[in-house]
Amino acid sequence: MANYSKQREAILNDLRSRCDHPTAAQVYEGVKKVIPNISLGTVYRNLASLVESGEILSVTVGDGYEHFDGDKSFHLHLHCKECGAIIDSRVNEEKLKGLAEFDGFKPETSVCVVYGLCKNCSKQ
Amino acid sequence: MANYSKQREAILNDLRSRCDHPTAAQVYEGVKKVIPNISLGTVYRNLASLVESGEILSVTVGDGYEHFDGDKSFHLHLHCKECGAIIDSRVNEEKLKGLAEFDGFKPETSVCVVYGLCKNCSKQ
DNA sequence: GTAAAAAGTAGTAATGATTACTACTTTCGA
DNA sequence: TCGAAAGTAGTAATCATTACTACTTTTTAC
Repeated sequence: MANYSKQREAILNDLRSRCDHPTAAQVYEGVKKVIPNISLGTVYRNLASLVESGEILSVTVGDGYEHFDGDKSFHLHLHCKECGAIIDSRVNEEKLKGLAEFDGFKPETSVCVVYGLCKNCSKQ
Repeated sequence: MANYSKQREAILNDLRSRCDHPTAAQVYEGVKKVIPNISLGTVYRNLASLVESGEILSVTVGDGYEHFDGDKSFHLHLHCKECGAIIDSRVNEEKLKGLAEFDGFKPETSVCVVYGLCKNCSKQ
């Protein structure tokens, strides 16, 4: 396997075992439980290369951090303006087809973020 | 009008007169032609408050910059991995309805980014 | 109209997420 | 088994963005 290292494997495992959308720093905290002296730079480098190779997705919601998602299936990210939560929302992929005009553009992956208020924050 | 200043107006004008998705620094360059001694901090502050008030949209594609969009109508952003271009793609809004499960979440705006290769870059 | 309060600005300094760098270690094909 | 290639830890540097301060403009109340 190319690009193998136990650090890279631990990073991918940590990300896949989560159901949230952690930042690099949060992955770092998680992986430290397995590899205590792992370097933050190693986490950043591996996350970037995992995004590059298409094994994980990068999600930016405009909160100043890059978030990562081990779930590559098509779904929306609901971002609560109030509490900052990022919630997954299933999408009917069949309905999605033919939705947009691509005109020569070759789509590979997509990340959609819907901004609003989550159930808790909107009930105030 | 609340929050009025000629700087804020010039920033909004600059953004609305563009058909691209500029960063704060690019808006700053544009507005300097009208107000030469405007401060970059002023541009950042006004862009943030225009996003906050819903007059413009913030688009993050993961290139390390925050981009701004004066067009609030629903559309996708096609982000070319190769040249970094951000291309608008019209969406059939009727088809979009009923696409996703929101479960109590109150959507306000949404920003969708599709990653891939633009026409020029995929023809290589 | 005018004066004080409120809000905004220019310019600069500070912040902090991310990236770059270097000496060292691990991986892997021959 | 060995050496090149690739990866890592730890630290320093980068740079988009934010915070701060003294000053200016806008707004409000009379």
